[in-house]
Amino acid sequence: MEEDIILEYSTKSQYAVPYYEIPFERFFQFGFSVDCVVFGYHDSRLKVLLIRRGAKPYEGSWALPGDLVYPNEDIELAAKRILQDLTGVSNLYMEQTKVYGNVNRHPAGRVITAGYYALVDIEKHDPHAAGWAEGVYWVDINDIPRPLAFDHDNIFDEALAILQHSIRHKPVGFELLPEKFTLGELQKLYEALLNQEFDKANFRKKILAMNLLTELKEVQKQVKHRPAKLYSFDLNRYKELNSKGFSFEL
Amino acid sequence: MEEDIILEYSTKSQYAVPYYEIPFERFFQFGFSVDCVVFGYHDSRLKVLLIRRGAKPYEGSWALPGDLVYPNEDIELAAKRILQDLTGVSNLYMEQTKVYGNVNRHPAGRVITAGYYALVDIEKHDPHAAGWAEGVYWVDINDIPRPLAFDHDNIFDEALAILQHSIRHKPVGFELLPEKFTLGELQKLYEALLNQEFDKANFRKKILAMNLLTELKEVQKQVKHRPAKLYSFDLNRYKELNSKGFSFEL
DNA sequence: TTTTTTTTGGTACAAAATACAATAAGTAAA
DNA sequence: TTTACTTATTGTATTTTGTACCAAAAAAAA
Repeated sequence: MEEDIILEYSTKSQYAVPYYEIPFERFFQFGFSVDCVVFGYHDSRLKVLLIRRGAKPYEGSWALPGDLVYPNEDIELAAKRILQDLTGVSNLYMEQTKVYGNVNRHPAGRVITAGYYALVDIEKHDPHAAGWAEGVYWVDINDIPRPLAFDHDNIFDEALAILQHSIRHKPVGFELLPEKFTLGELQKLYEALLNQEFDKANFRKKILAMNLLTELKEVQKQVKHRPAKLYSFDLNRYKELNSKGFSFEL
Repeated sequence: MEEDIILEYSTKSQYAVPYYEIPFERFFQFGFSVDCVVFGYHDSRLKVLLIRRGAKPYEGSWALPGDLVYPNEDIELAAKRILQDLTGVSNLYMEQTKVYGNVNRHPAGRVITAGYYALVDIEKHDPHAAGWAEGVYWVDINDIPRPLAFDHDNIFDEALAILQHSIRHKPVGFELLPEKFTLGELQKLYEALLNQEFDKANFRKKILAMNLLTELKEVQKQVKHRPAKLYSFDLNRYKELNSKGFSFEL
């Protein structure tokens, strides 16, 4: 092992004490929660699940669904539990966004929260699944009733930005669509999420060139024009290509 | 506001209770810490700051520098405090990576930790600044003495992956270099971080085409060949371009 | 059969990425 | 002073990729 430069122990900081020398009760006073930004897509519109709070603090306010983590619960599992209660689906695509830990972000005490974003095919999950408070609603992301409770405006904004970044660099868009979809539907999804138009012919070429879609033997039904072919996303092919250095781009 | 689909309140989950109805002492038992992955670059090598723990748990083990967050301390500030104690520099480039919250990740209790990565110009900071435990060392990232304490192997690996991603999409590489640098030095930095070679002429063209570097009137000194021009990174120009839709790409 | 709409395949051009050759500017040794 | 050597810098030719746009094909409905 190489050890080029040694920083000597010479701190004057009041904090430079090993953990174990400080009495536990002084530090183990944090609450920890998880807040979920659940995105869904329907009818060319990106939506997010919001709840209406039925209890203090912020009674009556709109908020992101979230909950305190139990002392014996992994935070990843807490996020899954919340999503399951909310949507009835247990294996959603889900990813951490950021941690929010300002001292005064929660009026009831020191609560640090981890943001998660999740992607749902709105058609697929059970709409009668569950919820907190007075109800759970799909809200168009352009019509969010601000301000949301706590620092949820901030948590939402950053989650959306992260989603918009992810969608260009990882094949996560498919999580928002049904199993079988047309290239036109995929394009509309991208246009809705990125607020940007694409050339139809070129979008199709780019996507197909990646070789991640399986062309099905089926076509659209009940449309009053030439029906489009249906495709499905091949996750295994993606994993294989990805391990060989391929990277998904827009 | 649009409210397409309403999820009715019908949960059977034992957890679906508003925060304020649950006794505080049951939930406010978490400790929260910050662990820093401090990257430095020297002599074409990427290094990371590790400490050697002088106390239990994991006494004698190598670990990432980190500390518990104080109940009245913002986590962002806690990270800054640790970096300041460690390097003597107060305004390092710093960014959150992820949160780690497995139930058993810390033997002393339920401690959730936020990972941060920071970038340092090794030449610039004061090597006698501070430290915990038995000492602080710059370690080549290819020679990390595994396993590190706690889940620090994991935290480090993910921080490195995030750095490798950031360096391609954001102009953070300059944080690892001195104020004034040559294009050759910049290229070597990229090659070291990404484990990949670049064509010298094309790398230069790509970087210069972005228009983010200021060509200085100075050249390299004390080299035994034709000295290269020195450049500096123009942060303001980047901000300006960025606000106009420009995005940095490798 | 015709109209309408959307899919699908193709082409022509511009821009960017890449490979590689040539020249310039310095040091160091003969 | 010359020559060899090393690295910086410029230039050019080629390939690849991105973009704009056109038109045929397919299906449904009138």
